[in-house]
Amino acid sequence: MPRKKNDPIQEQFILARRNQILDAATQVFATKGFHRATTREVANAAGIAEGTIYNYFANKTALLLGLLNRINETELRPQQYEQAAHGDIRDFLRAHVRQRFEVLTHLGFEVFQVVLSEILADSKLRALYYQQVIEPTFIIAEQYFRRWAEEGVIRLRDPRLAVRTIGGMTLGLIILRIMGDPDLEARWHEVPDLVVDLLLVDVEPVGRDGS
Amino acid sequence: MPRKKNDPIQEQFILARRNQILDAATQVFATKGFHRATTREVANAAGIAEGTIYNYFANKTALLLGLLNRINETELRPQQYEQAAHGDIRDFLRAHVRQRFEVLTHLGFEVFQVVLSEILADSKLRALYYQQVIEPTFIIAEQYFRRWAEEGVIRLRDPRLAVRTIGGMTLGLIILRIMGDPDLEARWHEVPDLVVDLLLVDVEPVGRDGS
Amino acid sequence: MPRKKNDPIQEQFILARRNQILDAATQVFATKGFHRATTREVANAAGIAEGTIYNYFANKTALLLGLLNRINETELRPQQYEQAAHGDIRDFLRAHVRQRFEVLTHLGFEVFQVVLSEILADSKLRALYYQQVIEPTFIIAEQYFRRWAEEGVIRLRDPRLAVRTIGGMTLGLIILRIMGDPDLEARWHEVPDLVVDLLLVDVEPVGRDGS
Amino acid sequence: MPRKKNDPIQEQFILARRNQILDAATQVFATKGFHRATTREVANAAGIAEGTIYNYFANKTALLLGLLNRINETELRPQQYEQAAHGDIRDFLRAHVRQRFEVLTHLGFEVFQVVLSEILADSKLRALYYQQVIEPTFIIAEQYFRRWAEEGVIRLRDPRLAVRTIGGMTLGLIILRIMGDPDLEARWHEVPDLVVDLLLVDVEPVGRDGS
DNA sequence: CATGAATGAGGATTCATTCAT
DNA sequence: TATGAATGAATCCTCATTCAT
Repeated sequence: MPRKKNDPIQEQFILARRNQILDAATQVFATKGFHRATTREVANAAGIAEGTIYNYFANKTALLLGLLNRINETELRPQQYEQAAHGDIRDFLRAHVRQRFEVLTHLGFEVFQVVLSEILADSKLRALYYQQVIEPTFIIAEQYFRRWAEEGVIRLRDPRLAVRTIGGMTLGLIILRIMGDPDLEARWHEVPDLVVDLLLVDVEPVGRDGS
Repeated sequence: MPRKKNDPIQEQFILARRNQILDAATQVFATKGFHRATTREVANAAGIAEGTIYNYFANKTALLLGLLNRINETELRPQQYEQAAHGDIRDFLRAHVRQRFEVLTHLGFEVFQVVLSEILADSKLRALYYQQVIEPTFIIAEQYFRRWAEEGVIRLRDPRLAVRTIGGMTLGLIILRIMGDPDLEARWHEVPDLVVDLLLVDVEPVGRDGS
Repeated sequence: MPRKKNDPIQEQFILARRNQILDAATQVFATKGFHRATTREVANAAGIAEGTIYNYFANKTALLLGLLNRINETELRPQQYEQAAHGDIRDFLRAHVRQRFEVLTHLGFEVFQVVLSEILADSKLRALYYQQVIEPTFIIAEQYFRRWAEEGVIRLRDPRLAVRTIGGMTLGLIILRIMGDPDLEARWHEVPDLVVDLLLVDVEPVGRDGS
Repeated sequence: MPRKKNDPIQEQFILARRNQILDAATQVFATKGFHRATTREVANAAGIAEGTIYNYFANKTALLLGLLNRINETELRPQQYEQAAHGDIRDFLRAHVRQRFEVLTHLGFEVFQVVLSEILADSKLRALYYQQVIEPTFIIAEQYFRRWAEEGVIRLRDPRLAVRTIGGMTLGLIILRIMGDPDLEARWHEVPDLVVDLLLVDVEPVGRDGS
């Protein structure tokens, strides 16, 4: 592990190397699965020696945690919900969900494939992911839903389950796409709006059929 | 492998033994993950010797395929859609989806957890599962949606994506529950109706706001 | 193991079953090698159940010893050397060696292939085979050679090595044939006389070019 | 497997390690037989870890092929037959055969014991050995015999079978010695000349008793 | 005696991890 | 820091052998 502290150039280098390894790990894990993939394959894919991995990660599992952290950082990047009150809520949500999907596309489905697989296999990782990613997202989303409901923008019956339904739908669609569904692959750009439409029907925006 | 052919009692015995092993495998795999679990642990859980497993399954992977087949058999059991025309479509669908969820509960979430995890990790298994379970289900569902649309029972915009959205939602909710979401666990009995409601909003039953 | 003692019909049956198993073992062992062959394969080849083998042989190794005993019985069947003195020694030896080769052909090369292979691999079996088959043969042959020499039929320089040379030649030719040499296979019937000719040259029959 | 290419020192090291392992394998296989010997025993005998074997050989069978290749290299090393024309053919052949026997002694009987045993057990290895070692040797020997016959040095009846007889004799004597024959062991140094004498009798050098 | 399912010891092989260079 | 050879624990699987039916 690097020792010189606070050398910004060193830091940059280390970070770059870590990312280089994580990129390689993502590809290899996505292709062969975490357990079937060997550290040698990851090293080869990264163009480095096997031992070098251990200068940047404590062990193989740490590679997985590294991927999970990448998702964390990207997913939980604070969003600007402030403008929610202004303008049409449907437009706002469309923009918001589209952005999330773009982030997803940017990260690559492979990362999710790899992380989800291990999450389902490992109860500790499962708990970790739920606490670090899922739950915070749900809490934030719930807050906004409640606020909108209080502000009378939407009529909301059950924010708890609503949020989980939306989240589940997103998650499920991602998995179906990972599984190779050709329709979802071809029309993936339509999916965000589809989700929002269903979402808004569910939450029944006030005034839709009102007046 | 047992050889005496066409002895129905023998067949029953073999089937029972196979199920005994698959039950044990489900528990062990769900707890430790497929790869971290050892055949010895499965044997211990089943109360048999390690070698006995190999009298009934070719290898460890075959255990996984055995679990997948169990899902196949249960999931693809032909349903009685015939009554669809009669009575209220909402009631029919509610009953249908509820039944599917009961089947799921009966199979146990562990099976899905195990199978899904490996499906995400193994591209061959992924293709197999998609072709054997997902696609057939989608095709059947699409047919019914189209028929209902033709019969004027519902107004349907996009059966392809609609079916995938519903399927994805179901899948995603299952995964969120597997991940330990306490709300979904506590109110799992409400979920089927929730799904149907969203589903029916999407497909817009004719005459909902009509008259 | 059979218990009724001295029942000749039983004995015959037991013997037949043993031979049935040994025949199967010979074929299977010759094809796959002793260690690679499984008792299940032997049982299948013999058309019996795996367990039945153990009613007639203590274990897998005993099958090998059974094959070795078969060779013993056939090889060491007392020969009629008595006529040696009378008639031409070359004719006598030709007849004798031809008979040995016929015995060999009758037993089948497979048996030798199997037994020799294990003999080379296992020092205990090696010693056993040497003491039970090779050495007695050599001793008998030596005796005859010496007697012939004393009787003035042949002029013999070194009976010890001569006998070993002849024996080695026979053994080596068998092995070359087992290895699939096409010439030896095609002209195997010429081989006995060839051996005898070399043999007689070596021992230099008195009067060959004498007087 | 070591990868740095074209580093001659590295190459030497790798070769040395391979030989170290093959030497250990020879001893262990000769003592317990190929199948009864474990890779652990080979590793212990070589003074390395079990896994290290697999850095140099693909699997246990590859160790055997390594031994066979050693024989190949030594056996097929081009010999200097050129001097054949000059000098006495008997002297030349004596020198030649003696040299072959010395090579054999140098390689060690154990290697032959091990390789021959498996050759007899495995039809693929058998074919390989015949094609790579036996047949080439026979072809070369035949060529020399024919040339000598044409040059009138010897009178040759049947080069094909003659060569096989000589080869078989050599092979058989080796096996008898491996089997522990005390006479052959004690007088092994006499054996080459013995073989040559028989050989030359068979091919009947022109002018032996001629004129 | 015949059967063949159950057994479990044994062994080849893999691969994450270490560490001397 | 980078390397990659060495390590050896861990595990899937085979198969000779047993024994209840």
